Amino acid sequence: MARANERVAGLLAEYAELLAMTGGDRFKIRSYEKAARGVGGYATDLATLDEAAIRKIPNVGASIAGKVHQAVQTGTFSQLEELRRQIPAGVLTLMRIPNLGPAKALAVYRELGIADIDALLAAVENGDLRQLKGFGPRTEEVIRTGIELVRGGAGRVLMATALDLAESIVDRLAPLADRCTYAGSLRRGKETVGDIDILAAAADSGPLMAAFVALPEADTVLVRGETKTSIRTALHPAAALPAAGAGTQTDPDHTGTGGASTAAAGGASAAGGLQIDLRVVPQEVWGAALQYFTGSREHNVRVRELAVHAGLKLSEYGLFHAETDELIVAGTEQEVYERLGLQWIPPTLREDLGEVAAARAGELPELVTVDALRGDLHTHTNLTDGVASLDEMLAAAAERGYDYCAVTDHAPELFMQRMTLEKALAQREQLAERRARYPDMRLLHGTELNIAPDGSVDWPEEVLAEFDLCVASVHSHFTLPAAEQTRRLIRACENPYVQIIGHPTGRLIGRREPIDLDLPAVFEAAAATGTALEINGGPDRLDLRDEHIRWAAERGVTFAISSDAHAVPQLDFVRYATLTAQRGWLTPDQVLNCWPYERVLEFLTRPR
DNA sequence: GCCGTTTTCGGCCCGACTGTTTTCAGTCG
Repeated sequence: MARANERVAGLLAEYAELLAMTGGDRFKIRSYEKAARGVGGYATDLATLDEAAIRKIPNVGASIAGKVHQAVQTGTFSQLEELRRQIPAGVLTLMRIPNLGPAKALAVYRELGIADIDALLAAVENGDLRQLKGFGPRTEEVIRTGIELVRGGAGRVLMATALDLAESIVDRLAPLADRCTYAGSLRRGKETVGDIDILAAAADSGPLMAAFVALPEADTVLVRGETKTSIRTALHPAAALPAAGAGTQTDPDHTGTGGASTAAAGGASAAGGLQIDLRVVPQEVWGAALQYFTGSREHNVRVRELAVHAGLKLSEYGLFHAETDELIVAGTEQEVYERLGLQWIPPTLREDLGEVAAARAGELPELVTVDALRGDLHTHTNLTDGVASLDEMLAAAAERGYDYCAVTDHAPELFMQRMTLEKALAQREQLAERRARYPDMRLLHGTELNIAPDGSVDWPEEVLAEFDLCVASVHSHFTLPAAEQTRRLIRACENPYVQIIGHPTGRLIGRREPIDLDLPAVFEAAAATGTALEINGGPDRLDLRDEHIRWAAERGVTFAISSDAHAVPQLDFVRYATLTAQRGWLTPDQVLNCWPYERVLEFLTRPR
């Protein structure tokens, strides 16, 4: 169930953006951004806190605590409403466009009255933009391509955002139904979804439909029917945040400013204007309907083909004899697949990418699950850009039942994090002191290194050798030519102290393209050197992505499913990474952090 | 607006890059 934290964090981030546009003091702006992160990353649900307790949240002082309290009670706070009156919500959406920040967004609004992306594109096309001071031909081009990038995910929202919303709605509808769940691309674990499909089984659809259109999320009712009703959520930046009950999205590159705000209004992360369909079917056809509405279309075509060849007919109403129209099965998905001679196919595989043939041969992989994870190998603390202390992170990891946990704060070359060797060594001491407190969880001292353009990383060899674990990631120079990027990553793989490559392509869904890479070459290097590739669970990263995981797996690569958590609730990000890993057909044996500690240790310490 | 075994006031993460400039503003990481 969604916590108040994410919603309020979104309001604070939105307020920070509006302040930035209206020329507020930059330190004040930063305070609200930091407070948003503190609130979103706070482990306790705000709804259970009084104002004094709210005051204890990191980066929340007396002033913001009052606003947070008001927001928890009323859903907003007065200063935010004041600014919302001055600047239309659409202006904030302009800031989704890369390289278009608060100053330029305000300029196009004030000078040209532009308050949405369509109008901005039109202004680019007819040359209006060029009249503006500070807008030259190059800026025009940057905005044009930026709009294309944002439009690439037109109307789509991040899986985490959709999952949070879908689960929350299912929770509220379930008491009125015999069964209720979400289906569609969300159930298949796709990284973004264009709409949410909710399926319910009930004898009488009336109460369900009534409750559905009465949801506070239902801004517009698009269709109102007996079996299908569609609503659309409000087009408001703070309508929802990513991170499915798991804290606000961290800054994309652990950078402090800018990130928290883009999480609120940014890219595919907001759920504003999202269509949600509710379909109600009789309990007897639940399985057939769920199979049908889960898709994908391509998968269903393949399965129905199989049915036709067997003299059968499959629809959302059941599996029938083609000739007699006699119903064979419809109650559960298992029965439907089984009667067609197939293993039950996990939703994350239903893309017509070979799963039907595999199911027929009884050769579906035993997919990795969240329960199979024994540890997390990429986490941060407030020593760098996390919002939780070492103790809070360790306690939360232990709470999850992990057998091991690596703390991997940033390294010095990411200058704004102000990491030093002294700080790293002090943290290692602290970690050593805590070992006795966690007899059932091994504590690994790691670091997240930065891969320089030439493929080198922070710190000399003798320092690297003393870490239990080195993750190495690209945090800069995203636009090098493919040959250079490829060489850069291969060199990182070849570094004997680097055991995991973090978020290998550096993409941010809807906001930044992946770096240009010869992926097969990198995968081969990773396999040859025994360097694991990360599946980063950050909702807007999911990097590596599904199809690339499969390519890499075919080449024998080992993977790490990581949260990259910068706050306690974000440890849950492994959920999204695991769905992505399933879409890459991974089994626990291919995932480093599904292994027992002894085997992980062997992997980390073997001579290379 | 927040925060403090380097400050209860005076700092705040800050350097690089790029495009539009002619000395800088905006944006990003």
